[in-house]
Amino acid sequence: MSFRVLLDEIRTNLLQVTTRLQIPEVSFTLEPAKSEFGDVTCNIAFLTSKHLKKRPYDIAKLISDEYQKNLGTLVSKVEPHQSGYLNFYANNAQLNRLVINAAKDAIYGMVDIGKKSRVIVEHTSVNPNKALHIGHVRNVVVGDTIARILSKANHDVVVLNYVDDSGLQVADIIVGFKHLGFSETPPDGQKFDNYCGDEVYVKTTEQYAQNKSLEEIRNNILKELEDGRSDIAKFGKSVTNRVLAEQLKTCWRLGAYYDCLNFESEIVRSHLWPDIFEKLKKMNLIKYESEGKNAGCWVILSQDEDKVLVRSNGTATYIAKDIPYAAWKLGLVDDPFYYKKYSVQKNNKVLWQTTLEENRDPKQHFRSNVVVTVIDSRQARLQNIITELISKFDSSQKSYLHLGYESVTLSADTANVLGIDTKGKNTQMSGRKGLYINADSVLDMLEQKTIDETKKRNPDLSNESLHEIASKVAVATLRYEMIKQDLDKIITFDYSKSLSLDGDTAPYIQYAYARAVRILEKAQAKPDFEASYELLDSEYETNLVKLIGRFDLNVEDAANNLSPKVIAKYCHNLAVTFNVFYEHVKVLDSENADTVNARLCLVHSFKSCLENALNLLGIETPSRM
RNA sequence: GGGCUGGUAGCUCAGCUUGGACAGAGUGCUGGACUUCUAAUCCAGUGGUCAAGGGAUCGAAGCCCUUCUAGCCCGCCA
Repeated sequence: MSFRVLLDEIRTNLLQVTTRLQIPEVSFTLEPAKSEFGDVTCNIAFLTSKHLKKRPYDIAKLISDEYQKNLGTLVSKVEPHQSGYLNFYANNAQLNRLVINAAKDAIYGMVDIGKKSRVIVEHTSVNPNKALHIGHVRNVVVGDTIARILSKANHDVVVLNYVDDSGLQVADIIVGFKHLGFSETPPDGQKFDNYCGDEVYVKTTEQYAQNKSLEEIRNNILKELEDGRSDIAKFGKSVTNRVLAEQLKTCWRLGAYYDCLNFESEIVRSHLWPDIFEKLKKMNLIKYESEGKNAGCWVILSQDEDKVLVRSNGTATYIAKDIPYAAWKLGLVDDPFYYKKYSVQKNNKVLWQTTLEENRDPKQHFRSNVVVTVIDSRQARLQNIITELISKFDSSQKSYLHLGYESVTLSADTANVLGIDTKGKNTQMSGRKGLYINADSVLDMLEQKTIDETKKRNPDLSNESLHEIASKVAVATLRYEMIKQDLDKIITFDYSKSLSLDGDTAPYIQYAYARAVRILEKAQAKPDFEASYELLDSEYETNLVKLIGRFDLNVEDAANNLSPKVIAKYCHNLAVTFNVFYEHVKVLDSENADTVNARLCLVHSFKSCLENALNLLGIETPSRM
């Protein structure tokens, strides 16, 4: 129960009023108002103005006079505004009680959009030949946040991570290990994924320019990888598994968790592709080209340019691996996989992996009618082709959705630090060239910065507490930077600007939380929720209550639009409103015991609501910092 | 050449889906507030022909069209 109750009450009463006044039915909107215009605002007068041949203000006046006769329980005043809006003022005491009591509950903010229906969210899907850089982090964080938001909207969410362990990039590092003499053990202390990406991959790809014979070696390795039985394939599997294990450490450090790892090598080796291939032929969705530039190839018939699916030498292209996977996710083909436990994650969820070998672990069901795939928007064209093909392949309720996002680039200054002169322009990162910022290194820097700051304010804290706080703040800062803006905005990473802890950042929000915790700690008694809520009557208090009350409206918005930033903005807004309250209202020094208690209730509900909302962003809440 | 996405304050961005009340934050800059529930904070000031032009509308940052501009994508690579 929340602000929504107020909206519902007004809608019901307004409908009665308009019926009585014989105002035609129109689909008016009721929405939270800016504070100087009451609490809820309605545009009905604009919509009916033409039909009634009256000025909007006169209609608003008419309606408000009628509404005023019977205000209901949650409204204290209705007013027409000169502009034509109809403004409603809440009965604060009633609303305070309602919101503050609701917000302390853990399920607060839940909205039932999903009705428990399943949604697959696939994200991360980093090639297992390198460590995560900050571009990958955007994918992980967007995907993980979307998964959390959809769960809050009562979807049954399954999170998949696709491991492309049979691609060219893996072949590259095998060339490095087997033909260029790179040691299989990284130098002391270096993570294996860093070593593979920074050393083996970068230096091996450098060699191709000078040594053309290496490319042929690589192509042979690629073929052996796809076959799966060779020694090279086994070696590849062991290397990619080692890289994957290290990548997952970074993902878990970021607070992202998964349900299942899907390996491309297994999709390739299953019968999925030949099955789909035959079906596509029968349905005339693909075509064999006997002449032209694609002679000898099977191509996808698309509104766009035709896309080669099977090369003239009979091998499948990249997109031909994605189609069976998409079909598998949507349950359009029989499931050829067995499942085994990969590990139990920090959040106590089991992480499964696919396997083609029969085993004793129970069969899992990780498929769904709705699939959201998080991939950067550079791949939009290919993803559209897949979406189009799937919709022709199965015209039922299946929905394959590409959630795209813009890339993370480096500022000119930061590129300079890495030794590249970009002439003052931002630049795309490149794994191949070694031009990227490692994710763990950013977290390490943020942790160090946080430790320095926290020590200044809390000299008495133990080392252990300091590190725990630093970890929470560092992860939060990076995650927040990755989702606070829209998905279609390029993020420019800059060492000095992106590591800030002031202003519109996660630490600002976490700091508000810590302040609330301290008030509750220092209070003489726990809040008693049978409180005198009418005492919370300053704008600092009522503004905070009303914002807390809007949590579920924001969850709904974020879930419907797959927009994580909505929740980020909400959390920031909540923190701002609390900080203003904090500076102007002294909770523990209030005039009398009843006021202290009422305010403690508010602080408690704020804390609970913020924790709840931050949880959707994968941001944890330190009680001191 | 074709396709996708962006262009709002010096800088980074909200607002656009669902048109309506003086276009909002952060940051920067100028000044102010810690013997007080943590100043990672707060308060005040500064700063905008909403890229340009046209159109439909009583009304446009928002909708439609055109243009300019920036980025990305257009391989029998993945």
